[in-house]
Formats: sequence, structure tokens, C-alpha cells
Amino acid sequence: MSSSDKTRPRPVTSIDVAERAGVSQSTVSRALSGSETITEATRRRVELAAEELGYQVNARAAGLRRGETGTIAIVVIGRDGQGPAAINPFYYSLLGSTCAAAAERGYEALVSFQAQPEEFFGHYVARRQADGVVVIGTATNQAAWDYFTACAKTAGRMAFWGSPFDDSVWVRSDNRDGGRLAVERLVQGGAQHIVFVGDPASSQRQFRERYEGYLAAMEAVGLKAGEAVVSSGADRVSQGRNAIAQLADADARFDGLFFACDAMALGALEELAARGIAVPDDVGVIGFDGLGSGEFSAPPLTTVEPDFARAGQLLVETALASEGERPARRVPVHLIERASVR
Amino acid sequence: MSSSDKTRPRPVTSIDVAERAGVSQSTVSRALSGSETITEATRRRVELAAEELGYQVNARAAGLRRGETGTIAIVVIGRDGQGPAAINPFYYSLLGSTCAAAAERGYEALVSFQAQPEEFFGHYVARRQADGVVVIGTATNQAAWDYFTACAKTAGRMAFWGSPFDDSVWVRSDNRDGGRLAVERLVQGGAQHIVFVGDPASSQRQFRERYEGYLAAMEAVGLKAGEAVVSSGADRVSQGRNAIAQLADADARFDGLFFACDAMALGALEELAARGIAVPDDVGVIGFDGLGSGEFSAPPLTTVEPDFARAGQLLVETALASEGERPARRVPVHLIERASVR
DNA sequence: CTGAAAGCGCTTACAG
DNA sequence: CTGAAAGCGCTTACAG
Repeated sequence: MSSSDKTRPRPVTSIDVAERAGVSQSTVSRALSGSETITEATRRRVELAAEELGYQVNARAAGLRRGETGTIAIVVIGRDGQGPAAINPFYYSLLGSTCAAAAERGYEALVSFQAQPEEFFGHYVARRQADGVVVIGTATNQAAWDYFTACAKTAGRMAFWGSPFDDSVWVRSDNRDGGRLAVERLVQGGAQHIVFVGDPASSQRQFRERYEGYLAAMEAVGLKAGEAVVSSGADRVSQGRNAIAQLADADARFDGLFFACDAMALGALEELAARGIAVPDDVGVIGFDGLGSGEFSAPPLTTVEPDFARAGQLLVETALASEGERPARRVPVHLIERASVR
Repeated sequence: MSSSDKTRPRPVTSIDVAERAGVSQSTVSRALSGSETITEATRRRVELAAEELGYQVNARAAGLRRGETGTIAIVVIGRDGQGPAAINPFYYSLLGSTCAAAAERGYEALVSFQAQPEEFFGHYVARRQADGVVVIGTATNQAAWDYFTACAKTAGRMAFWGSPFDDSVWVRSDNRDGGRLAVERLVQGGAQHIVFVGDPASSQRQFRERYEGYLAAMEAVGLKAGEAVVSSGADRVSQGRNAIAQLADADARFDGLFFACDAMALGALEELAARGIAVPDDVGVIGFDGLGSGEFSAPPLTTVEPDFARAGQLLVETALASEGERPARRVPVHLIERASVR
């Protein structure tokens, strides 16, 4: 009685299947792994036995023998001291598409959220838990990026989204093209005085690229570009809010606003409304990231979105690439029209 | 040359460490796993050798021997035919806190997104890839839930959030309490004619519980409860929009609206604005889920939010519980005050 | 086409 | 306290 309580049912092994099918263990292995060198009849017999016994091959044992893990590790970096609730939804979308991309290539995804130094861990490949690791998440957690960048040096097989280091193996949006898209759309909506909001010196390296895209596009359309507006704030949303306050207080002239990310744009939309500045009539607004929240803002936020599916694929490909290989690293972007530009 | 191209560096094993430290493999194992029965000096020597060689224990081999995986599988069910981009952000939050809860208990999280029947897979425990599995995601994918419910019958060690089956091993919000919170807050804001929007017969079983909470609370405060408003639509957002249209077209009288989920409330907010019905002045609105998008809607959406951290913990605990155990299954909820109620 | 045997890299009784 | 040996459940040369 007490013994039936604590004993889990012994898992069925390939030996059990072999016995039932009246073949050897090797044959079971071959039959179930789809080896060519097996009679159709034998295969059928084995499959039947496996089915009857509810047998599933022990992935760990198989992997150990084969030397591959069939797994990719995905670590999502959070802000120090904050839980997964504080993760920017952008990274959740990216996580989702990276998992999907892994599955597409037949890999499992081992996911972890890491925010504090005590919990940093990146040696999945050395520990043979994964064949590669992709790191995504906030660029603001300096300690985390230092850690993972060091990991990459010794371990290899890592791919980054949002790394503050230009020399690491990153995958990024085509940010310059995004800048162009935004500026052209704003101009088309009638804007002449277009301001870029975001810190080009941010640890989020992509911000600078977006600013450069803005610069190039402004020049191309013959408009005068301005300095980037840099505002402070605990998070992106309040940075966006503060940027508007800053602009208004300085009596700056603007009829188009391009934000380095949607979270800032969303904060800005609030502040704009609070100050009675009409969007899109007084000013056109475009963000970057394609956040779902922008669908419900007032007005809904027009934004530049990276191709998430492609981003996931590139991240996985890069993490799995062997020494010499270097897959594409730029993810195409497109404009999502909502209602914050005329 | 070509050989150096293809050979990955041979991973260092515990035998290498043993050799370097001048001890046996057993001793390495004991030293590194924190066994009591080891001299401090020996342990130090082994640790040093391991460090110098960059050794990490092969998790797969260790797990195979130990018989545990140290992993929990998390499957996120999506709408049939749609990718991870279409996942309700609520489930991303839940995914995040479930991963965090797993990590807290020292488990890794193996995550997969499953939407189409061809990709359904739940035998992680049988395959020895995980010690338990938690399933979350849309209740609308009937085929998926049928599949996983069947899995649970044979496999055990599964925990569900959002299952359309009342008899499965689920974890849910304290929905009745949520209903009470919403009604009381609406009443406090001056509402008298409070309508519940959502289908009590929905595959999302929690909707019915929220309706029941509404019913009980209405009675408790001495107000007349109405039938639930059920509207059609491809997704929750349009269902919310349509509910308002329905209500307005029927000239219904209402000054308080309680939605079965935030996505519906968000759609409703749009439709309300389009019809010139002022929130919160003409009508108070409360949703359910704590979606981040509600922070940016006009007005920001007051909502009932489950304790995500607790939800993750309960899900993990339940998936890991052995035969007889039955951990708590109700997650407490609280009201997030934003601005859609006076 | 199939089987017997070795071995993937650990951990854990079993001795000493 | 430490070592030699067995074994976790597979897969894959190696024979036949």
C-alpha cells in the first residue's frame, strides 16, 4: 500500500518494446528513428508494440548518446530587481517568435528570465543543455550584458538581440530603413518640423541607428533635421512623457514626432493629450516596435514594426551557426498604419 | 585544416577534472554536487581543477543517472492557424511568471507554442524531458484542449490554466471575488445599472465564474442583475465592440459595464468613444486580466488582475505534485485602479 | 536486414 | 573519506 503510494510507474524502455515485438533493442531504435535499413514489416511490428506500451523514447538518453541536445536556450534579460511583469511586451513577442522559429527547425526551447546577477547563467552549451543560446531583453541591464558578452567570448554559439555591444553577434532591425519609413510617412502627412525623440547614445544601440535613419531621410527629403531629444525617466514611458514636457516648455516648434520606441511614444501620447495638443492634427506621431498596446491608445499609434517571424529565425540560425558561418543579421521592418499620422 | 573546421572542441568531462585534480571520477562528482562526505581540501582541489578546465557538469548525463529532469514543460496554446503574434498578452505574462516560479523551485522551463493539431505534443514526462507540464493559452482551441485533456488522463503531472474542462486539474483566478470587486467599485462610482458582458457558456470557464460573482455581488448590494450580454466576433476585441453596438441599438440602459476580459473591454472603449458615450462620466467600465494595454487606452482601463506570481507558483506546484496531493487552485485577484470608473 | 556489444557522461550503492 | 564498478536508456559501429 505505502509502496504503491510512492512508486511512480516504471517508465517503459526500448527493451520492453523489443521484448514485446520479439526483436533486439537495436532494431527498436532503428525502427522508431526512421532508419532506412529496416523491413517495413519489422517496423510495423515495433511501432505497434511501442504504441501498445505507450512507449516514448527517452530524449535524454538518446541525446546523450547522439551528442546533440536538440534544444536552444533563450534567455530574456529583465531590469535588475524586477520580475517578468516588468518585461517590455516587445520582448514577449520576440520570445514567442523565437520559440516558433526553434520549433520550425525541430528544436526545443529552454527559456529563462534573468534579471539579477545571482541568477545570471549562460553556459547551457557547456552543460550540454542546449546547442546554442539566444539572448534578448532590455539593454539597460548593464551587468547582465557584461556577463553574457563574456560568456559569448568563451562559449560561442550565442546570438543577441538588443546587445549594447556593437561587436557581439547580434541580430537587429533594419533601423535605418525604419527611420526612413517614419520620416517619409510623416512628411506625406504634411509634417515639416520633424523631431526625433530618443537617446542616440543609449545602451540600446538600435536607437542610434534609428536616429541615423532619421537624419539620412530628412536630408533626402530636403528637411532640416534637429538634435535628438533626450529626456530622463525611470522607464521608457515616462521618458516619452518627459520629452513632450521638455519640448513644450522650450516652446519648440514641431509637427512630427518620431520616437525611438513605442513605449516612449505611448507616454508621449498621454502628455500630448494632457496639454491639449491634437494628434494627428497638430502633430503626427510614429513609434517603433509594433507594440500591441498601440492599438488601443488615443489615437492608435502608427509604428514601425520588425518582421518578428524573421527575427526569430535569424536569432535561432545565428545561435546555431558553426564557427565560420555568419547568417544575415538585419531584420526587415514595415510600417503599421494606425491613426497617429494624418 | 579541414579537420579543425569540423571538430568542435571536445567538451571537458568529469574524467578530465578527476585527472587534473588527481582524484577519482566519483570524488569529482561528490565534490561538485556538494556532498557532505568530502574533505574541504579535496573539494577545493576539485573545484579549482574544474574552474581551470572550464568544466560544467553535463546536465543530460547527470539527469539520466539521477532519474529526474529538473525541467518543467510549459505549453502555450494559440488559436488554430495563428502564430505567436496572435497570443493574448495575458498569456505572455502568465508564461513569464510561470517560468519565474519554475526557476524559484530550481527547475528549467521548456516552452512551446502549439496551435495546430499536427504540432500538438504533451508527452514530455513520458519522454523524460520534463517532470511535469503546465498548459496555458486560449480556451477557444477546442482540438488542443481535447488533446491535452486526453494526455492528462494517461500521463498525469499536468496543470491547466484556462481549460474548458471543469474536471481537469486546473488553476484559476478567484473569479467570483473578482466579480464582487468589480461590482462594488462600480457601485461606489455611482452606477446602478450594471451590465455584465461575456458569455457564461464560453469555453473559457472562468467567464461563467465571473458572471456568478457579478450576480452574487449585485444581489448583495441590492441591485437588479441582468442577463449577460453575449456578442459575436472573431476575437475578444471585436466581441467587445459588438457588445456595445448591441446594447446601444437595443437602447439598453446602463451606467456600469463589467467585462469578462480586458480585450473585450478595450474593444468596447473604442466603440463607446465612437458613439460619444463618455467613460467614466456616462458609464463606468471595468475589465478583467490586468492587461498592460489598458494603461494606454482612453481612458486607462480599471481592471481586476490575478496575482501573476502566485498563479505561476500554483501552476508549477500543481504540475509537480505527486498522485495524491492537490495544491491550492485559486489565485487571489485585486483591483487595479486606473481611470475608467469615477 | 538484424543482433551483441560498447559507450555517451554522469551518480551511487558497495567496499575499504 | 575515497575508489572501482555498475548502470541510467539510448544509438551506432561492427559483425554476420
